[in-house]
Amino acid sequence: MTLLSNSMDNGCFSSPRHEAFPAGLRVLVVDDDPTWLRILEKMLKKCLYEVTTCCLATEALKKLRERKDAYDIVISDVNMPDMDGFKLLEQVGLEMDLPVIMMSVDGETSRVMKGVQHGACDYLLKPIRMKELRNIWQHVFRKRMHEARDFESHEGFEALHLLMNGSEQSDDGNIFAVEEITSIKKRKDADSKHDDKEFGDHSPTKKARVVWSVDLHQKFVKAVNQIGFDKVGPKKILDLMSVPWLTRENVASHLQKYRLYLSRLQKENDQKSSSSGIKHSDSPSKDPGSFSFLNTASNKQQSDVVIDSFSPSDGSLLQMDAPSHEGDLKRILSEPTTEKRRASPKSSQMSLNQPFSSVESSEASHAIFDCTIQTQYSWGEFPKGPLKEEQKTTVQLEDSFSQLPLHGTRHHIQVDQSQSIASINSNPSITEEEVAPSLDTKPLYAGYKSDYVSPVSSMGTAVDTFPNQSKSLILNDQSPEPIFTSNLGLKTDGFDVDCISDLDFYQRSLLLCGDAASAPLEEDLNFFLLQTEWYNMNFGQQNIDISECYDPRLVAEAPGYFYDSADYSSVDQSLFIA
DNA sequence: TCCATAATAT
DNA sequence: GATATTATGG
Repeated sequence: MTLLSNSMDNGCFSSPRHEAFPAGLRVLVVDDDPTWLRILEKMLKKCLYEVTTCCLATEALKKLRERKDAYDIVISDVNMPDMDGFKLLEQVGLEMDLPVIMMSVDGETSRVMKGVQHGACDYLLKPIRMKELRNIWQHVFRKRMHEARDFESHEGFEALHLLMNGSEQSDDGNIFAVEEITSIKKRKDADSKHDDKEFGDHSPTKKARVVWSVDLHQKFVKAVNQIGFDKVGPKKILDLMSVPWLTRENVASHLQKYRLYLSRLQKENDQKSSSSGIKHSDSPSKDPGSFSFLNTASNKQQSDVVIDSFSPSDGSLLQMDAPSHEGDLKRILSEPTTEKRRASPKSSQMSLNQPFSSVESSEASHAIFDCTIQTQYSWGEFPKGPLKEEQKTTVQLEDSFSQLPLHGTRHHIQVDQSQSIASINSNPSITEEEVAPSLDTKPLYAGYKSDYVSPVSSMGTAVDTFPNQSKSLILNDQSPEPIFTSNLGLKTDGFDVDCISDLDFYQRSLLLCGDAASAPLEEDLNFFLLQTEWYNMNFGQQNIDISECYDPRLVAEAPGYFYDSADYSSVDQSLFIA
């Protein structure tokens, strides 16, 4: 839509024609199945969007290249003969930076994740609901909005704000985009009640809360490290992170939490260290100055390793690693979540601890334990229980990453895995032994991730550090799009393949029955029925349960986290030191 | 209800 | 930017 593209591009929304807003959205639909193309086209047109269809990915790419500004958003099927949907996704992201929505009949989480990981702003399962299509403009909107923000176009925001408030998204509503806007603008204006009324109900969305996924946090930490803990500030971090949709406030909030966490850690550490005498000479946690994030020579090696294994993409960052200070590490280890309450075995996880005989210190176990229990990830915990020795610390860690097969390391892996699994299933019965087998999965992720991570090492680590934060882990990714706690982005609902198939069949049948093209009514009816059914079928499950996501297989296929987390841990350590 | 986290206010 | 407060979601 012109309005959208023009005004937004300019970062200024002079015309308050909210009514027109979503209409005219230029959508490029790619699907090798002509039937689906037709269905989608019709549906999209119903939304008043401007639709262009392609049955080949290559063709789509060609069109996009010809006129980069001709489309606002791309919806692509995952399975296509000429080119993998994910490839297309990547290309588009690379070349034209348009929001891309992936779709397929396959609702397997791993796939969805892959899509998201490759930058898809959404992943729709076929059959697709009107509602879902109707709301796709959100992605465009959000993107533009962020761009506008980048320009620091306040007017743009204002306009956006107005736009949103003015246009009562009659339909389904709202979206996080809106929310996001309001939030940016200060919710105070918008007014919470407002939110509820206007967007509230039908919108699958709740609040647009940013979920600090491991990936995101990793970026955050990297930024912090680059800047220097002492000189760090929300703005700087934000800049370095280069995550378009993130706001300074988001970062500030996170930073606050982070600092709190660190201070807490420190406090506890001090206590412990004093008693246990663990502290290392270097531990002087306090001196920010000395604490450069760059690795010291000694650390370098290690860090390199780490880097290699984990973040090939940006090894540039200093991998913060450093905290070779055993003392620190130790603390980190123990600290992670150590809050009294947490310490108490809330869940069955306890059993997990036991098995970890390897864990040297009780603290360590705690940490582990905590991690598991907590939904959140810990900032820098180091689940490597066994590594208690100072010397071992850094080196070992690194080693473990790079050389999975090491004994000491191995242990960790197992432990960690169990952790993750445990958290995933929250199955108390899981014991180390049981878990152990899961090691077999390594190969899986290793393969999967090959491009990202160098082999083996990552796996171990990954698992290791991949403590908690269940959902976030799963849902987040490197996708440029924000992930909110609300389920907006990812349509996690309904993964029931059978249902999907049926519906799919149904939808197709309907369509095929008459001349779909000339039977809008049918479609409507169709959608209607579908929607109803869909809801019944899927909505019983509500939002996907984490547990579903947490299938070990999933874990295996979720590379990012792994190494991310690994990196992470190291990063945090350094921070901690500071 | 409590807790952790993120948003928002100051 | 730091910190306090509030809100949200689990």
